[in-house]
Amino acid sequence: MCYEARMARSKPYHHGDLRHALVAQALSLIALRGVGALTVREVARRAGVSHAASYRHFADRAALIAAVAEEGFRGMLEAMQAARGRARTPAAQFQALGVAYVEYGAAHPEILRVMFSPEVADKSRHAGLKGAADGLYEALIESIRGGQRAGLVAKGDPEDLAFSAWSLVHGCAMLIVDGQLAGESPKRLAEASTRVLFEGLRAR
Amino acid sequence: MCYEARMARSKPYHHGDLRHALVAQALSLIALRGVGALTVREVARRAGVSHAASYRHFADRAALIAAVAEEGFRGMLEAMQAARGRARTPAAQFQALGVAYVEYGAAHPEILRVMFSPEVADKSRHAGLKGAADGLYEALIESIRGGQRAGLVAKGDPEDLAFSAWSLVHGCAMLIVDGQLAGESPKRLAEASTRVLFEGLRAR
DNA sequence: CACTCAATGTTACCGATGTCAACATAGAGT
DNA sequence: ACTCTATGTTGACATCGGTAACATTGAGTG
Repeated sequence: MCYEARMARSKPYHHGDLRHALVAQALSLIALRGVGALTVREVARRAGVSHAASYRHFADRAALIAAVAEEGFRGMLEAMQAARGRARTPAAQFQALGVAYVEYGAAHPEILRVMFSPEVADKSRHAGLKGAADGLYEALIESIRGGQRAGLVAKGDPEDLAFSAWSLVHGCAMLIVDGQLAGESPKRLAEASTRVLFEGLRAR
Repeated sequence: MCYEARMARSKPYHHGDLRHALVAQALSLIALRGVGALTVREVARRAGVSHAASYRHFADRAALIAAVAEEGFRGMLEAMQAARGRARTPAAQFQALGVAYVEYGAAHPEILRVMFSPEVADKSRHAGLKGAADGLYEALIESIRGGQRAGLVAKGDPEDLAFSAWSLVHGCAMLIVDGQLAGESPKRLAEASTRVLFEGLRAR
């Protein structure tokens, strides 16, 4: 297509902020039809751009997926912090964190899957992703430390305890997303599970 | 290739048990190079058969993956039952189940991923897979019921408690497989986590 | 202002893939 | 011996990820 024709449609040769546009389209595509449907070409199509343009911003399909996963980690961390903010007592805050994790996953199943999908399993190859994931883990450890300081959580290596906590909420979210418990309310399951967890971590 | 040439190589036109051969090749391919490397054509190639032959046994790529996942569920259940058999006290048996789950996952990371991969998330479309997955869940619930009968586990809806237990073990395995905790011994992590869980489920 | 250059898009192409349709072969039952 | 059905094979198609060569732009620089 020649320059004049393009201008006639008022479609500039340069997009302006293609990177963000691509991530946005990838996000909505994944949320809509799952990771499997995420195609470099389809994303480019939706952004109104040729398929090769993506490669100016992402090394390959995996890098694009990693960007989406990174968004997911950020969004989840935000949701968790917001939930903690709404809770009053330290104990409630602690549980709110876990429930928020599960609810976020249940609300955005495909995003959760991407966050832990094999395609981006090697997080060391995606610096941004690794940072976001580590941020979430740090928040969890910090919350365990807080619980210990408040005398709510038993003594012990905070990393070990955080790992247990993360395992539980993560597994809970994953099983719900995988439809292993169709029909149950995610919130109820999350609360039941975190209660067990809390009982296990409790200081005595 | 004509018939004579084939006979000269003593390669019969009909394979005999192609279905199993395909699953076996798929399994080893996945274990070796991950789900992403699982290609209908590559599997056929390794089984020494034309690329379209698979479609006489599997509706599509997803069905082949589902068959591998099913094997995974069966293998895991076996490993868990064996581990339970080796433990002496009811409490040890209970923990052994969970540790076996995590260890199986850590030992066969790619298989574990397939078992819960998005490609076969909709288990209702793969009857065999669903059966195998449900079998595992049933075993967990049964073990909770056993714990309750033995007075080891607190009263309450066994399904809820089993869900918590499964969540923890599942999350634990997934996080390990995703390299979220590089360098740690899976067994130690599993034991630490299941201890917390057990504390949480315990009858008081 | 004219010129250059780096960033960003585009088109054209490659090999590989999933899937289907049409054809070939083998073995089991009549 | 003949036929039928299950099982493999070949060949084709659209699509995909990825690369190379070319095009367009806007931001400096003289």
